[in-house]
Amino acid sequence: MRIGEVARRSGVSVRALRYYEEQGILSSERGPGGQREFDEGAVDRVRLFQQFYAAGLSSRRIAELLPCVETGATSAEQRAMLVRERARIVERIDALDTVLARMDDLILAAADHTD
Amino acid sequence: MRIGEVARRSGVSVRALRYYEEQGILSSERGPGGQREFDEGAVDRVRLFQQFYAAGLSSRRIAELLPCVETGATSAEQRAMLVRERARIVERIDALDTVLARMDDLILAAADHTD
DNA sequence: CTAGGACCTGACGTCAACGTAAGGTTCAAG
DNA sequence: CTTGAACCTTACGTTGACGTCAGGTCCTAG
Repeated sequence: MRIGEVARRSGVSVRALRYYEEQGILSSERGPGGQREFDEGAVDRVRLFQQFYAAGLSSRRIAELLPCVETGATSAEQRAMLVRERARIVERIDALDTVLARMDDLILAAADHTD
Repeated sequence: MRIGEVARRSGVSVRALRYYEEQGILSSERGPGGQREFDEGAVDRVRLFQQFYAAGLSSRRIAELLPCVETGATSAEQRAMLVRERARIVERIDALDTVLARMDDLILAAADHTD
C-alpha cells in the first residue's frame, strides 16, 4: 500500500506519515522507484499513534513505548517507564475530570441564567 | 502582592504570569514604580489556568471561558461554546481511558515477562 | 547612599507536530 | 508516448506557551 492510501485510511496527512517515519515510529519498504510501500498493519499503527497523541504522549515517548507494544516490555528500565507513563495518564485524566466538573457547574449556572 | 510571590505561590514562572497578562487572562494594578500588583485571587486564578492547560485548553479558550467563570454564562453563543468544550473534554477523557487500558495491558504483559 | 535582588520592557530562541512551497521523479491510463 | 495524479526530497514557515538574554529601573536592607 502506498502512502496516499495509508493517509486516507488512517485519516492523517501524507506529511504526518513521513514525519512519523522520520521520528522512527513508522517504517516502510521502498519500491523500485523509491516510493514507500506500507503493509496492512500501518493503518492500525497510525490510528494507535493518534490515540497516543490525543492522550498527550510525544513522538519520543511513543518511540520508547513501541518496543513494549511489539515485544512485551523486557528491561526494568522499560517497565519503570511504563509505570511512569501510566501515572501521567492518570494525572491527566484527573485534571480533565476536575475541569469537566467545573464545566458542568458553569453549564448549570448558564442554564439557570437562561432568559 | 508582587509578581515573584504570585509565581512562588502558584508554582509557575514569572514569565508565564506576564504571558497570561499579555493574553488578557490575568490582570493587575500597577504600583507607583510601574511594578505589577496582584490581589490574593490571582494565585487561585493561576492554579485554575494550570488545570485548564493540563486539560488541553488554550489561552484563547480560557479567555473565552473566563467571563462565564466570573459572571455566569449569558449569551447563547457562550452557552454553546461551553457545551462544545465539554464535549471535547469528554473526548479527551475517552482517549485517555483507552490509552490507559492499553498501558495496563502492557504492564501486565511486562509483569508476566519478568525474569 | 549604595549594593544587589526583584522588577520592567522588548525581542529573539525553542520545541513539537506538522503545513506548505519548490523542483524534480514515478506510475497508471489513454 | 504523453499527461496528470501521486510520489519524492529539501527546506523554510507556523503556532502555543513559554525560556532566556539584554539593558535599564525600583525597592529595601544596612
